[in-house]
Amino acid sequence: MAATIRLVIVDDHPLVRRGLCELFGGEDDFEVLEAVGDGQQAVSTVLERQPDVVLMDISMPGMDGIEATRRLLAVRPETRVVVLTSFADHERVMEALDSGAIGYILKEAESDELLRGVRAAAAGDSPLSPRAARAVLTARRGRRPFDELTSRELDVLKLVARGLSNKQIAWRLAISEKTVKAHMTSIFGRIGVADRTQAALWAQRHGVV
Amino acid sequence: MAATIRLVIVDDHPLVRRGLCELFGGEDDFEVLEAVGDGQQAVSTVLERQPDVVLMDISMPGMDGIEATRRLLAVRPETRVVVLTSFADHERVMEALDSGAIGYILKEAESDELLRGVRAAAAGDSPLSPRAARAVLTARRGRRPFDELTSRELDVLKLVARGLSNKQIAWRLAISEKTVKAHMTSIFGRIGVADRTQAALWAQRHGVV
DNA sequence: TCGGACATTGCCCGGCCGGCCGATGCCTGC
DNA sequence: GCAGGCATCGGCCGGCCGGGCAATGTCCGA
Repeated sequence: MAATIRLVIVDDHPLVRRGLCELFGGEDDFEVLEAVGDGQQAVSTVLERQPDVVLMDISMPGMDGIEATRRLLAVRPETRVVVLTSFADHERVMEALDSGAIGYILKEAESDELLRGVRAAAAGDSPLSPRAARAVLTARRGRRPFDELTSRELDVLKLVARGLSNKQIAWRLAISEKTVKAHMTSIFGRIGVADRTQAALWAQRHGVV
Repeated sequence: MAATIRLVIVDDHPLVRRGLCELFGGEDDFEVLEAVGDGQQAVSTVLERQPDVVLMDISMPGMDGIEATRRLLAVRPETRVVVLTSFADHERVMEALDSGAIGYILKEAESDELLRGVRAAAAGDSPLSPRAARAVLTARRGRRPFDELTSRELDVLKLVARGLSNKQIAWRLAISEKTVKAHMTSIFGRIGVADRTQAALWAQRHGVV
């Protein structure tokens, strides 16, 4: 690792950007090229500055981090994207990694964990925060352990989380209302709630948009 | 303003703490005494270090910023607490100010707005982010325009947002189920939703814990 | 090939939800 | 004092929700 690690930071909060700039700017082996505030700028900045690693926030107004990661890797696949987000986005770990992010670090992480994670990413490893890693493992391992949702159930849950009734969901997915109810019953069991309202709240808390 | 402004920072995210430390540490007229991560530490640190201003995050695990502000002002009323939070906590502006916070700044704010705000607070003025200020004004002005919730409706909504049924809410508030339903109907009209699930989601999105 | 998970649907039914009409008592501002 | 908002309740009712029991076809891994 002769050269420094060239870094681009993407986060919509000026405060977080500053924190990250200071953190990495204070290390010898890092060079912060730029810190931008949205997905659009992220893509163009990466093309322009050619960083080794991009630290990418998930939840941003406009283009979110997942979409930005997708587009960015479409035009510059060798970029190592490390997703940076809060625990509330837990359910989007998979989505982010499926978009091509190499790793995942929680915002709640301590400074040294962040540094370790980005260094690992630069070296081609996958940094995964403990809690995130656990989510990935339980989702990937074996078949579904018997919790976690099927993709169809996720479809239904997303609509519940937008306040739709069974009838509306049925119409939207072009299936019968009875099928929706069947999925609902299954969802309740899997995520451990009693009714649609609790399910909707669960979904929103876990970042199922 | 001969002396520097002595500042204590309270936020559960190490990253945000660092950002704030760097921001204020780089200014001549500020002195960052300490940056802590939860409400408990906030109270004891303030007693020990006697700051002029406390920058207080609202949403934290354990004791939240509102409760911490209350306790802190109970033991040291001359402290100027500036609440620092994200737009999602919109509905808690009033609650925070009622707890005795002198002002309110959004995390999305730019650096100079933050500096201005804390300087204003130190001088005894009330910094209010534009969006927050608007919320305060619309809540204070006139009677209730005809939206906004009554305090009893808020009680009900909070329980809905925790996934309780009408029956459970009735029991919890020691009123009849019919009354709960009456409040529900009123709530739906005021916040513009169709059913309890949408109301619960609305509540969660607007920071009604 | 066979078991098992998944997606789909039907019928039935008790219970919860939300709306409509009406009623009472309490405050508060005009 | 009187209008108007608020909180509290009742009855009634149609419709939505969620559970139980049962069935079909598909797909995939052991």
